[in-house]
Amino acid sequence: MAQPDMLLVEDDAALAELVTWHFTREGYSVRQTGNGEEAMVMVRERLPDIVLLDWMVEGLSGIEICRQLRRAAATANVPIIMLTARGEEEDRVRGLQTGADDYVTKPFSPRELVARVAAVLRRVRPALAGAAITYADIEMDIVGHKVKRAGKNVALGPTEYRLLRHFLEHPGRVFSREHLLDSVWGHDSDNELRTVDVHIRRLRKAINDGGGGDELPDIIRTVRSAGYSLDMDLAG
Amino acid sequence: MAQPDMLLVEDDAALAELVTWHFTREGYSVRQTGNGEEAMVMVRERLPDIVLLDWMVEGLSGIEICRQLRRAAATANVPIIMLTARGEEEDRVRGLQTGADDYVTKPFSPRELVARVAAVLRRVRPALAGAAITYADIEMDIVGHKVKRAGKNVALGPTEYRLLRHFLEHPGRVFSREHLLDSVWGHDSDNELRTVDVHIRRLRKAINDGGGGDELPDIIRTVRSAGYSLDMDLAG
DNA sequence: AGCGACTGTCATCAAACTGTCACCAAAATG
DNA sequence: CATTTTGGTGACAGTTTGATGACAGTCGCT
Repeated sequence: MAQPDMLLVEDDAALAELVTWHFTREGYSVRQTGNGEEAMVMVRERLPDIVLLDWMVEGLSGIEICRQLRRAAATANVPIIMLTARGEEEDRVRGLQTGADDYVTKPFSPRELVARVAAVLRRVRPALAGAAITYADIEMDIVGHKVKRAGKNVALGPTEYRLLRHFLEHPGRVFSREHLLDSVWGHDSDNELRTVDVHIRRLRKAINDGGGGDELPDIIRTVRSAGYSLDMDLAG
Repeated sequence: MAQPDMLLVEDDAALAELVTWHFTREGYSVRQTGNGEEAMVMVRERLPDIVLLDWMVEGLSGIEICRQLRRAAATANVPIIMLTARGEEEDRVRGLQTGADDYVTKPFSPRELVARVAAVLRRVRPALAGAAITYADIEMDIVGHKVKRAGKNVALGPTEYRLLRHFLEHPGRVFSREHLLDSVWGHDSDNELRTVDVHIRRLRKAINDGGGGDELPDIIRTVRSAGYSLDMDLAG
């Protein structure tokens, strides 16, 4: 999930556009509405990774949306950030008690809002905020020890995992077998150089197999007489 | 842990007393210091459940304390709320990026601060705020010490309960046996690593058995050579 | 003391993972 | 084109790792 999915519930069109622009630029996918009931529909359509919620919207009030989201098991863990007018302390307290994860006071600077959202995401879904490494259509969730290719989970053995991680941390770079033995197996490893080949094969097999016998493009490039590299560029 | 343990780092004596008074009244146990280095010592003495951190304190600056806490594995997950003077937006953004969980702008109302702290605790350590924790079809009622899977009550021994609770507080994350022994059994435990396996099995048996011999999907994932995690995502 | 629930450790079994080889295919080399 | 070099592949035996069932010790309660 390289692109966090944000739902923005805000009826001030100008503000909504500003916020949308900023988060789109940050790599978020943003859906927006100014109506509370519509917001609930959109949540059901697709579960957002985070909800920005204006306190005063038509249809359902912010507090009501918040409560409904928290009540349903499916949406209970979706982080919510409230947007409140300045000084409405009552509302803020009530909002936090209702289950909002954070609030931001208008007027806010876009930069601050972005930092806030990132902070909440980092906490709730580390994979969405830096604890994950991404390259092309590969995604590695470090804390969860999980790997996805084109959205599908990929099962890797420990060594293949470490190998892929090494590549992901230096994408595009070519590594010799010696170097890989050193950094993936450990400085004291006295394995055959060809052992690397075998694990490269295993990694390829695991990561290029798209489920039903399909073949995804090979993302590991063999550089003759030099080594291997992670590379999505097929021609070239 | 009915009584959350708070560390207050604030050098304005009057303010410190005010805050202490309020949180004590709310049932917190509050330790206080006005010096940054002393704060680090106090953290090491006993791990607080939450840190309130004035941005400007003697000894070590707030940002430095924050960074040091985040760096050490033992303290990386302790929630931190910064107290900043009004309008220092730069600092706030920087603070959030450094890893603070939230900030409150002076002057603040005690009531708001209490709500903020409660919100952060609810998020990071739901157990301390009395709420229930939910993940997939598992439900843990902290105050009632009860667990449900798919709506049905599940009987757990004390250790299995703590183990599951730890997983629920960090869903999706992989924990090594060492880490689990540390955080579920206690820092001073000198048990065999394999003890964890056994309790994982007991937890699995209890939680995957759907009553009449039915088998619910295993929600605990074994990650070879790494540890275990709570994970509902079977295919992907 | 007796009972029952809970714990920690072991020995054993099964499965997953690893490293090496021999052999084949492809690419360079002359 | 023949030869040499380099990488791909399938098989295999050894090793590591996790799952499991059994068992004895501990604790709290009656």
